[in-house]
Amino acid sequence: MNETFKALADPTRRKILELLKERDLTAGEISEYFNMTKPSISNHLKILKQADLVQDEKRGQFVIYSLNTTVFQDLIGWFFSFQKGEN
Amino acid sequence: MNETFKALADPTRRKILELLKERDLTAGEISEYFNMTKPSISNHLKILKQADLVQDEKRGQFVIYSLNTTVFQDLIGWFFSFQKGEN
DNA sequence: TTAATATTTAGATAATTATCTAAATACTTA
DNA sequence: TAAGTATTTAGATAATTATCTAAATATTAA
Repeated sequence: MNETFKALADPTRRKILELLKERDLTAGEISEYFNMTKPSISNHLKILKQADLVQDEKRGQFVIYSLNTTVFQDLIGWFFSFQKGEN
Repeated sequence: MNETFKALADPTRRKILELLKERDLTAGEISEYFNMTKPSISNHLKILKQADLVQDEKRGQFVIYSLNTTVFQDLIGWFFSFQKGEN
């Protein structure tokens, strides 16, 4: 869970997640949305992947990134417990 | 929102939130749960407060901290949009 | 008013993180 | 196989962050 929260702490990474909400994208397509080098974006993608927030699939010379929605479940649960006072 | 996610990125701060889920606590009581100096905890509390995740109220020489649940609503909404594909 | 207690502020430092450039890897196509 | 394209890895650096100690502030009680 710590890795997940750390991954979410960066605005670039949250923006990437929001882009992937719309549709799957290649690493190169993602980098076009930012004023940042491809290696930097690649590093952000790596962090998101290690946090299980995204998945990747190699197709030819491209790597296609997509959301891994299962972890969002857990996060919703975590936040929900503060709302309702569960454990 | 950035301040909020940054605040949540630290495990000590998340532990503080979980303690406050049980009951309101003074700064001193909170610090007893950690192997860390009071100034360090005080700094974490300040960050949580700036992120609107907690509130504080001075009572005599004590400062009582409590959860500010309204921001958790927003967070749940943010995460929910990934689950359901809303905007 | 002095002493004790609770908390925060200030300033320093070590660790972590975001970013860059240069180079490496992997795949495709000519 | 050579050249071109997509992506990642490596290594360096500047900025941010978590933590500490020492000191300041605020409140209570003697």
